[in-house]
Amino acid sequence: MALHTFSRGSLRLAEHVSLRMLSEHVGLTDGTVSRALNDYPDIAEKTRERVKAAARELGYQPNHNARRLATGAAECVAYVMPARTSHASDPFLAELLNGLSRAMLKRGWDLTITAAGSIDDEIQQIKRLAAANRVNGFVVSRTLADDPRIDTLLELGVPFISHGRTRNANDYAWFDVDNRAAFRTAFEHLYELGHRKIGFIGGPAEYNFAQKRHAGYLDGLRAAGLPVQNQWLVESPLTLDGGETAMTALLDSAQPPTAVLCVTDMVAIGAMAALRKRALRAGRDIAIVGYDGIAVGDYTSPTLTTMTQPLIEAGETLGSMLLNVVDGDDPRAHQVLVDARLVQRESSTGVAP
Amino acid sequence: MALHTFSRGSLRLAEHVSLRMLSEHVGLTDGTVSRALNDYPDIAEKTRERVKAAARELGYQPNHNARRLATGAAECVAYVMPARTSHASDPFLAELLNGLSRAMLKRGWDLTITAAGSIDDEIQQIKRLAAANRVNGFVVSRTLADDPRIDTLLELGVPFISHGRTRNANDYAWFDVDNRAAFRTAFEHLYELGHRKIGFIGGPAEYNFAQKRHAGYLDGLRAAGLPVQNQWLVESPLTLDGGETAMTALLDSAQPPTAVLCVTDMVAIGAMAALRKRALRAGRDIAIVGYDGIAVGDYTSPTLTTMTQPLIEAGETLGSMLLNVVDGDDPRAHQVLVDARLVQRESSTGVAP
DNA sequence: CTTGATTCCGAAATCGCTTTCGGTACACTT
DNA sequence: AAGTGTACCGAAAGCGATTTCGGAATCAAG
Repeated sequence: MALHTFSRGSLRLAEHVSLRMLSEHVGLTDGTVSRALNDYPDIAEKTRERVKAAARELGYQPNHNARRLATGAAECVAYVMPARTSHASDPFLAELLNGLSRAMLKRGWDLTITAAGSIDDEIQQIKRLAAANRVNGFVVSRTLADDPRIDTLLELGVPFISHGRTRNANDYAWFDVDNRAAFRTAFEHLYELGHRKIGFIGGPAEYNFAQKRHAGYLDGLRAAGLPVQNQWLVESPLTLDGGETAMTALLDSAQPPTAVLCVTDMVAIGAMAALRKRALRAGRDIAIVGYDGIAVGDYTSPTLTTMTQPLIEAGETLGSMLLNVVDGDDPRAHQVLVDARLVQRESSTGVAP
Repeated sequence: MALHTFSRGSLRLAEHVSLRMLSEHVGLTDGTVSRALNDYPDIAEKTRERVKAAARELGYQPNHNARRLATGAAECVAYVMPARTSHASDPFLAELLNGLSRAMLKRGWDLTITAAGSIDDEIQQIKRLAAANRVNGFVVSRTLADDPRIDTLLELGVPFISHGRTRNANDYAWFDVDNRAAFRTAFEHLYELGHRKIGFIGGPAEYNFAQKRHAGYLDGLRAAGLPVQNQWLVESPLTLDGGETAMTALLDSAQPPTAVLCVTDMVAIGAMAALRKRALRAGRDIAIVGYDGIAVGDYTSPTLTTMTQPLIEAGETLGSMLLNVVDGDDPRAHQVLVDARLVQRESSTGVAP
């Protein structure tokens, strides 16, 4: 109690040096000091140095609220956490946020995040943050094929960047992986191993990446001259349990596939569990390929063949792209597509020699 | 380009209604309108209603920067992401952030996050955010036994809450799991299964939870009247690879243990991989118990026995606890300890009948 | 030595909201 | 009817920065 009162009271008054204090200290007016600190050309070099030195010495930190009010810039971007975010649904959230934050830090900006319970909620959050001029830009991820968030942002005219595309991906800035090519690659991997009965466990169709991965699978079929077999096409939520259920359904079909592409690693791990329960083994009886390249994939039994994305720096890339857009760059000049890479492991090739 | 210019220019001027516009609209002064909206007692009930109705109608949103400047309150708390945060090191980051955000949203506050490369970096971030009066409170997690962040925050007198305790856990607010009791429970589970040679793969000793889990293991030994065998004690980073390496070391010891407690599920999964490479099977040849209750634990082969925490709502709990502290509550009145629960699976009990 | 152009800094307005301080207008006492 | 409250709202001073404008020096040019 006493502790807290102390904390709010004396400390701030004692430690916080305002622009006024600084200006009195150097014997100039606050306006002049402000211009000196912000490198205005109408300040003599000598006084500029003097002011900056004093600022350093006194540990001057401009009050951000005051500055933001005066400039009208929020110096802040927002990340709206997708509804029902969990580690299972977004295995790279930590890396994403880390990178975003680093990019913002370089400029001294803030990153605020806000949760949403539903996609409508996300819209509300976006409007709320945009309305009060609290943020200069947004980051959206886990895009849907038709994403109302993107529509809202475009309508509002707020700068933003998207991690993943939508159906209309021309008019805004985005960073995405070529999911379609990735799944075609994965398909070809299985085809080259000799598989001809190749199934696909897809994700919820509203996700754009799910559609693209599906399309990649179909590309593979077509290129191989194989017909589309609906019995080998299953849709699953992006969970372990979903993968298990979907795989079980495939196994129960009249003529089960000999290989299955899974929309995510989590789904793939679930699928492998389904195999075990039937006393089957991935990579020997049925080949399994996932997508994401999550760490545990190398520690499952058998280890999981997967498509991995170069996402180590994705967060920081996204962040600096967003800053460019906020600065006025044409969003369409910031559209980056990267390729995923196949990582062969036991679940498709069998136990390594 | 054109798009962006539009976005920054006309929109804000057109859509943003300020307090002044609102007050002119209702024919009152801005001060009066402000008091009406903030439920000051010196405003007639009728006018208050009228003002609020008009505010709703015009979609008035107070400019947060202005309000914060005027009130001196940041209406914002910060979460400093631990150094080297990844999904592997913190499997519940998404849930934590989600809950925190929800708690803040209830009050209309913001949650800003900032990354740090090292613990010193974290200190810098804390000081930076606290100095410019940008946040009213902090959330720290992954606490060390001697945590300089906690020291800094106590010194600064800034309200904060900690997810996990430190050595001196008396003077601040925290939320933690009884790690020591959890590992004693886990130990007893193995003991009751008949194991007498029980090893322990611990985490980096600087983490408080790692020390506590170690202590719980020692408690178990003592209660069982078993001696401490240093050859069965290994320390590992909190990674899959670390777990594998540590387990391999245990297997290579003169007399390997018949059961091993692992500091986290990730380490446990790594350990199980080590067993597989020796053609051993967890739950049959050697019992393995993890900690965290991550989802994949139920989908590994064999499935992983673990201690699980009721952390679904932890984020929101942490958030509201922090708000209470910010409001002036005695931090010591907000110290919550919860118990973990044993989830028996195949890695300790063998394949289920 | 005056005029005109530069430098460089002070003064003051502004951003949008909060909050204190008075001051009407009206109802209430006696 | 005069005096004392009370309810309600206007006026104005901040909060701590930024930014425009103007004016006093200083300098160059005629």
